[in-house]
Amino acid sequence: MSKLPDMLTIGQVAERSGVPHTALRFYEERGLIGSERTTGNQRRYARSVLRRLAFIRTAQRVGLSLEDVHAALATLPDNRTPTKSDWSRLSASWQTELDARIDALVRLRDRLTSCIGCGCLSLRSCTLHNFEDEQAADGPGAPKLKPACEGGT
Amino acid sequence: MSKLPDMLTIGQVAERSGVPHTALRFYEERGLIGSERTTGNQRRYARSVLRRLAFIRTAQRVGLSLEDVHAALATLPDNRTPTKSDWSRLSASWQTELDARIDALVRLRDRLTSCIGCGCLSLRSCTLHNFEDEQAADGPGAPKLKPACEGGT
DNA sequence: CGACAACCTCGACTATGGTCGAGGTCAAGG
DNA sequence: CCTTGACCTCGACCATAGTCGAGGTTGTCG
Repeated sequence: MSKLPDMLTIGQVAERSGVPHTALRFYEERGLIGSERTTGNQRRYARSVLRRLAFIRTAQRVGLSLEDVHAALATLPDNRTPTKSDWSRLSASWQTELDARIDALVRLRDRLTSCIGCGCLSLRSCTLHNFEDEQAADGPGAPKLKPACEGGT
Repeated sequence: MSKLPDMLTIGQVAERSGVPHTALRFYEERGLIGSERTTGNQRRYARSVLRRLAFIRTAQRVGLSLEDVHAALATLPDNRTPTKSDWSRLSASWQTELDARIDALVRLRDRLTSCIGCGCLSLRSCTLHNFEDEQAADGPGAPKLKPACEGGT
């Protein structure tokens, strides 16, 4: 029973988490995860990194950027291993985010439904295009579906 | 001669659509919109480009990539100006996309809710991370698909 | 006609989220 | 000891979705 798998190599973490080793180094560079080093300069990860990775990947699914995730992780205690309740707190904060995104999409869908009815896909008349929200600020793709279409029809 | 605003300059299109002129050229490069040229090589847009832009921007809101949009636009008739029903057909296809996204988010939220209860945010046991999709990278080693966290730790 | 705004192309650059390869090092088995 | 695979760093590169600036041309107004 020689070695407890107390610390994991990057390969082990990659395999167990499903996160490519390249991404692990990338996340470390971004300060999302940490590692210790052997005398030979190889990374060794605490098992808790798996949970952290779970958080990261799941947060990405929800649509958060790595920066957002970084900010969230920064609220974890440095001095001790995060507890379940620490994680629960963070996860709970996704709820809000998720709810908001769901809500925005639902509203978008509903507007779309009404617009299809009238075939009015027009820049000037269709409410879909006239959210007076930040047109310039809405970035590439989906990442931040802002509280988009709150201007009621 | 009162020129009818039959054809629009890039600046006019940018102003009326809210799409920056840089993006207009970018979209043209990607084949999303087209333009004619004056003898002096300046772009002139048909008014219908505004509707096309409406489609593009709205599709992006829905979360589609420009490539997706390109594919959708490719189904429009080349030989005639798209009718309302052409647009309606395309817009209707967003519904599916939107529904799918909403559904995915709702499921994610529901899983999250149950997982918060047990605090099990774990790579191996939590359904959140075993979400049906992007696991082509599934390692042969660790069986990642487990029932759910409700039964686990 | 002359000025000046608007337009043109093309390449470089931004940001995000990574991947890939070269060249070199570490660790464990035979 | 020696081989081999896993690991190291660093810089280049990919895709997406654009933006920005330089340097040159066009078009419209007075």
